Amino acid sequence: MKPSSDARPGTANSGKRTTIYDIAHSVGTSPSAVSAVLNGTWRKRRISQKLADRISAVAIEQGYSVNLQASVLRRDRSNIIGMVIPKYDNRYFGAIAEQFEEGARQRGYFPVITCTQRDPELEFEAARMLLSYQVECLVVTGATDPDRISDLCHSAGVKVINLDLPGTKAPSVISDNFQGALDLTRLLLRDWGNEDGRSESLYFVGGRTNDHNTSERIRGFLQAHAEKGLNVPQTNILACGYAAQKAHTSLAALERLPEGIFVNSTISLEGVVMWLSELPPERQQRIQYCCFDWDPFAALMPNCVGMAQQDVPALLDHVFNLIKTDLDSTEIKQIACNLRGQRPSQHAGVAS
Amino acid sequence: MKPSSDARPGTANSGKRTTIYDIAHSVGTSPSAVSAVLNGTWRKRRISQKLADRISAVAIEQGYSVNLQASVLRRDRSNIIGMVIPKYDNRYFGAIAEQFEEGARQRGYFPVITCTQRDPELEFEAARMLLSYQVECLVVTGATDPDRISDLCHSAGVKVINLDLPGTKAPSVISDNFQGALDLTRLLLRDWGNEDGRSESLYFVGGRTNDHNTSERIRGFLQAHAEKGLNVPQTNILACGYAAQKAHTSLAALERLPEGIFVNSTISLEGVVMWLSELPPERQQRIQYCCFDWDPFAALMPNCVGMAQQDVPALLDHVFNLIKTDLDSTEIKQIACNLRGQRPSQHAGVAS
DNA sequence: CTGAAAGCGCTTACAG
DNA sequence: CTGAAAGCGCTTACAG
Repeated sequence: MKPSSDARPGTANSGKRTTIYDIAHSVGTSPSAVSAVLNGTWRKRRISQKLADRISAVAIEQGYSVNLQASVLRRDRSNIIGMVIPKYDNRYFGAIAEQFEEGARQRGYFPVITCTQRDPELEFEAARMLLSYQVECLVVTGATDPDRISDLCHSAGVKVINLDLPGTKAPSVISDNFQGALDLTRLLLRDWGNEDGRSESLYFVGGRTNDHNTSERIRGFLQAHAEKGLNVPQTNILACGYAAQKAHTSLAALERLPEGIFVNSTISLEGVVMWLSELPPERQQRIQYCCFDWDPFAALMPNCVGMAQQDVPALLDHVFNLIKTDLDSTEIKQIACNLRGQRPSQHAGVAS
Repeated sequence: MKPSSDARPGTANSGKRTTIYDIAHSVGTSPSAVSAVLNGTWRKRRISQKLADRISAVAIEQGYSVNLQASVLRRDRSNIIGMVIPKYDNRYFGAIAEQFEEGARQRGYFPVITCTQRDPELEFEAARMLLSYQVECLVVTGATDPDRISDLCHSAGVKVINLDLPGTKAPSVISDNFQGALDLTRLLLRDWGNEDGRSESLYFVGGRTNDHNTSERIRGFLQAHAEKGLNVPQTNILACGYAAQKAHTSLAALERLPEGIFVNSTISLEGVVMWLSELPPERQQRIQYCCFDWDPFAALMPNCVGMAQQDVPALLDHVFNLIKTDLDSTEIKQIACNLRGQRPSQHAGVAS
């Protein structure tokens, strides 16, 4: 027998949280009945409406909330789905986190997101932690070593999906980086080529060449040049990492000013814009850029020719479909980006 | 007795996760010993080094990870701390979420954040959900009705702290909105007044007058005008809500163009910048603005006179101190903002 | 229409 | 040096 709680009805019971035993005791019924009423299965247990009402009333009165640790432990399913994400504080990952939570809740899951600061060790530890929380499925976003996490999940029998960066041991949903970069570079080359007959190529700034997304974007960048018969010298590819400062430093080290820049992310773009703002105004305005990523303010900067916005709703739609599906593939699904010009004709895309 | 697991060592055991019983069985010892070894209390239980090593090896081999639902259920403390936050996808809340997670992990907590889209019902439900997860403490960020959530937490015996927006039933940590707005308005009035002898006042755009932060900022805005002997007509306060579109519409409806605008958040600023970009260039450049919030790109826009950056590290420092402290006050702690001019002299503040 | 009982996986006194 | 046992709060067959 459980010790009877010393809670006074309608009052916080000193320290201890109300349990179904407390409620059963107050109402004068069994914990089983309370449990059935509280999670809606009481009809099929043919509990009387009257008893159900009494129980519900007391539960509210005592501020009862179920202990999910206990509930999840007992049930076979946890309903928890996890996400590992590198950052929150830019528009792209912020939108992913936000829409992942929303979509998860809509589908009856409890989402738990962990931010891992692009640290491979932290990514792995976070995944392990989420497994300890009995997630039913783990979405791994932008991970440095997704396959290691996939192995971990498989050995725990937990479904895993790669988002943004592909892996080889789980299905992946990523943006079409090649096509997006191709379109974006075409845009920049067109504007840039029209001014006069220069045959110099553009610069590519940011990211790392061994990162899948960066290398795909470089491929698109080169392809757009090839289409115009332009050859890009190796020295025009400044894959200097992701830090804003690195982009700034790399550009500042150039002997001649570039005329056009393909920026690999808004993080790098911060460095580029910083560098631009330090140039004399007459030089500033000659330098156009585009950016593979979306930021509403960056899009309205005077030198911005266009941005490639990753289609977060479509990416997540696919992720949720994969979660539902039981089939275990290692397919890579590519989602097209939205190309956005400097001045959107209407207010489309301004978040409200 | 537990049924012996049919896991083959080194292999995923079909579906079922490895438990301490499985490990005990493999090693030929008791679950208690396994538990003690796995959570580091084995020394004081005087378990032999040899047994401890065997257990650790098998745990790794079988890919064991503790079931935290079970562990938390049994222990008195959950180590989980929760946060309710309105948005991820802007710099301010993104930084709060990210640094909250980092700080929590550093201090040995497991952080769980829920994003509630500024929906009061969702805020309350999210808080209830986090209580069900046995959070030890709940940080409520920018909530519409923080006191309702405070009541809920108190009745569950869970500590609660308000961040960004103050409440009356729990300690609050907020930015010094009055002083920040005063400084920011002074900056705008100074630049703006120098051009010629206009005595017209500035416009205030965004937010809601019944929201504490907005009303404090309006107070600072008015005070800065009063210092200059300027009177602000009611019609210059466009507290039109938080949506970007609203700011856009309100400005578009004005009969005369404003000369200077105090923008209440980066969300509203998106609408303002949108509206600006649609004006003819010669009119655009006459309109200066400042913004209470920080965004690296917005700060570099040509018309931006200054931004007030909320001091996220300092805000969170205070929050974590309050979590440690047991004393239960309803004190409101105000944290100064950093005022940032249009062109930072160095690269300070560019996130890396 | 309803309750007693088992058990989810763990931790922690307690008893050797 | 180590194990048996109780119990965290719940859910769910099972037996009336």
